[in-house]
Amino acid sequence: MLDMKFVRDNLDAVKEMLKNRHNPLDLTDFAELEKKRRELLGKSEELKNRRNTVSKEISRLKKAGEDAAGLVAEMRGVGEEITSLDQELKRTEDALKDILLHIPNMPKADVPIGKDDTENPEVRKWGTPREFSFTPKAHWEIGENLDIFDAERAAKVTGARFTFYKGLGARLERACINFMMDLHANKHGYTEMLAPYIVNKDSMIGTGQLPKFAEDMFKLEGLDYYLVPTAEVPTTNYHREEILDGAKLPEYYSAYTACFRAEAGSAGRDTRGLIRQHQFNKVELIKFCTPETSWDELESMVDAAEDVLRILELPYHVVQLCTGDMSFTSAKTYDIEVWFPSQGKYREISSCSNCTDYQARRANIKFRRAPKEKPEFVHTLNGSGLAVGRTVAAILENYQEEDGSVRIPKALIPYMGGVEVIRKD
RNA sequence: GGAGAGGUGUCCGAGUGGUUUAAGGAGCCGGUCUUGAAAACCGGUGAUGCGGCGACGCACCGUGGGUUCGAAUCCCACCCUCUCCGCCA
Repeated sequence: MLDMKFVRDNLDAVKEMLKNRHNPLDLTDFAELEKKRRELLGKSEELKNRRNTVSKEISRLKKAGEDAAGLVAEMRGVGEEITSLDQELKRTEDALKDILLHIPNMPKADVPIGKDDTENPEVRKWGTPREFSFTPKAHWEIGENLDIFDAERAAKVTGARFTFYKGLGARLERACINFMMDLHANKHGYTEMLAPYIVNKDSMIGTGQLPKFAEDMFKLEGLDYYLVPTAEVPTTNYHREEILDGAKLPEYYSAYTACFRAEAGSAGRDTRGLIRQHQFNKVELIKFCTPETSWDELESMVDAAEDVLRILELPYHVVQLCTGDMSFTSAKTYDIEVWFPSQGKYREISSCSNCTDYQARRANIKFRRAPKEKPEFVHTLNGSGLAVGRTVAAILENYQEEDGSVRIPKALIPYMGGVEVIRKD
């Protein structure tokens, strides 16, 4: 959420930002509501001041055995007026809050303006896509041949966009999770977390999934509980409504969770394979830091995510998202895209964002530089380190052999119990 | 799921309608004393948000409503924690 005063004082810049993000939100009423809020608040507080003063006077009179009926009668009217002002004030504040919750974060000044993912500039490239002496197969085809995935039975058991992993396929997914968690904990300094897969509404508002993206979430019937779409939600909300010790920042957390997304509006896209599932595994990186360090922290977070691909020797490139493609809460985002030989292109496998103070303001997460100092909002960052299903898919495609077998990347062999190749038995 | 207890400032904890601008204690800061420290004593010390250029004002005792001239205190609903019982991985 943006600061209300910031929006008031920079209304044109905010409107310009909405245009650059291709967000149709209408801010016509904002200025008027904001002014109305202050007027109502001023009037209400003035009356409350009078009520407080007179109430003390009534107390004094009654103790002295004197008559206070006149004042009591007068205050009854004042009380009614306060009630009516406060109701109007609440309606106004609710309307303002609703607008604020629908305004996305301000992109950093250097974020390129563009309409969609076709306008994301490439930042750097690592590795060279392998030359195949045969036509590389898609990962779902490899997986079916090796009998390590079963989408058909998953469709029976649940529905579309779910998968069973089987045998060494399941083992490979788990190996990737463990490898990533170990790497981030041991090499990159992240504190490992195992978080709830279900969160409440306040958490979903805190990180920006609600109220705007309700249709993308799975909600538990009859409860204000939601399945997490990413570990960013429970892990960032871990510190909701807290004032952190500035001396302990930055704080790094890594969390593996299954992630659940309704994928409303993506019908027909990536219907086969592991790319787009209603349930998928992801290792997420989260940082809480001071405002002056967050841009550097973003760079080192991306590097930690890239490190996974470098060690797995999977070719990738990094793109910076333009204004039209950037997520709601982000001020600056890098996507890491890994090479998929069957598609002949790079596909997203990680998204790393600096949300600056946007989530911190929604979730009320602050820090104090030193005792007695005024609390300030932290900056929050999140990034995939990495999407696990897509990593498995990329391994299958990049490490496939002509005979249908798949070699296991060196770093994963210990996590596979020594298995070096998955082949049809 | 059933029964009970409870949620008050950094912490413990008192407070059942009106100087509560929340008692008392711990902690913390300063001082006296001391070679130094401890102890003792004296003094100081709640936090956060909102409005205002500011003096200042308003709000905040789990959350949201209500009663009242006035609510930490009374009423209603909800949330959370703990204990016991039941069930259970």
